[in-house]
Amino acid sequence: MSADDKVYRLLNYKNLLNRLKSIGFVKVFSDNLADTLDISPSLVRKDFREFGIRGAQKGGYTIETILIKINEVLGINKKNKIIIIGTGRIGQALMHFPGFQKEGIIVSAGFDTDPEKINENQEIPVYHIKEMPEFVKKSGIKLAILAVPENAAMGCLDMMEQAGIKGVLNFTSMNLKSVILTINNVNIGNEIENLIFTISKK
Amino acid sequence: MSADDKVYRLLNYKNLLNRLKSIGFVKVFSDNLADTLDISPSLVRKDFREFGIRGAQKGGYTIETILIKINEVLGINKKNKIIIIGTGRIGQALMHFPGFQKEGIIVSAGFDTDPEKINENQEIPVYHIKEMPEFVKKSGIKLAILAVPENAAMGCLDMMEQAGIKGVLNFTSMNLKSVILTINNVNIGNEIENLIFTISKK
DNA sequence: AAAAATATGTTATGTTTGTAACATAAAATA
DNA sequence: TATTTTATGTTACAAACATAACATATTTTT
Repeated sequence: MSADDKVYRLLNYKNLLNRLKSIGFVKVFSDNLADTLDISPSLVRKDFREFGIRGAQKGGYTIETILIKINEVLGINKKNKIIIIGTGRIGQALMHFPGFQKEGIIVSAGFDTDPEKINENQEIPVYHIKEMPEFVKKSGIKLAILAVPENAAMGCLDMMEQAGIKGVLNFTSMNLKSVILTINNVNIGNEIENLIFTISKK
Repeated sequence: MSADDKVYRLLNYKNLLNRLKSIGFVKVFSDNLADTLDISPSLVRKDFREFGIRGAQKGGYTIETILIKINEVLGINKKNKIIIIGTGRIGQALMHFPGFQKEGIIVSAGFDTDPEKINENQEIPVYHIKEMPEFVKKSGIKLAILAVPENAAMGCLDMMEQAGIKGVLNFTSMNLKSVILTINNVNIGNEIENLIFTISKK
């Protein structure tokens, strides 16, 4: 959790700058960003310098310039298609997550084993999981969100590796690991427990 | 993201050890944990030593001993009640999140502004948001999950601060910050984008 | 019973990372 | 036009952190 701390910081810059832009701001100072994001101004400047973003010695940085550069660095200009494996409550919620559209992320399909959940005739179709590998190859899918019950997680991971998926966002409480594909674990239970620990310490 | 990296590591130990215990394991070596969690064996030993967990010079560590100590350190032996603010798709999913029960986390109520969502006669009642402060005080709630639309986030934060909430798990795409209460931001969009960046780099 | 093997306990090291501080340049002001 | 102010650009520093390596102790083997 250290090499991509910087990536998260960039994403925070991006989100904040988009917000500032949308309310009409054009320029921004390192102090503004630092205050809001709880980091030091020097770190902001250092980050920007690393990506060749230069500001005016007194006038701060131009928001649009930073945004273009950050998107360039992150390489998130093109659309990205994802699938969602497991269409329970969490899976369903993520299928309609409002934040995705905004970032050019398109949920192409859901997959499940439960016949009740399967329905090919809706905005985002839900297929049986056994059709996943073919769908992935046909549609060139590289990303999946895993939202199945804990005991199904490992099996799904195997399937995804076989199917040629490159990256998985794992909402399962299993801490998954793979040498073939990249996994990003989001453990909601851990997040709550971490919070409990933090407030109990105070 | 460095002071509580250790807390997350402890939680990972805990989850893994509970799993090992449930399949009948009694002892564990630092190597086992290190391999699965992608860290070095020395770090595992160092962590354990810090909490006074001692193993046998050849026989490894006793799982039960570690678990007792970790729970002691984390202070998560008692039940914790939480509320969920915003009962849209994400909020609903979290109300029934299976991982909570297991960890002694009880969802006491949901809150919303939409009259359609409000229903006091169900397993987990959903009240109007304006009743939140009183409910919090009456029930001694310290924790909240925030799952409202982005534009409502700030207003809710104010309310929670006033009501005496101590910790918030924020699923909004707004990066929230407060000097009064502790906030843990979970930005799903950022998690996906970070994943996209990682796989595009390879 | 002695020796070898193995896993813990501990220390030292190197790297990473964020911040503080300073130098620089541009703009505003007098 | 000279001076002052202000925010960037850059360097040096300090702290945190994980790993490697080594020392120690216990068990197993011969």
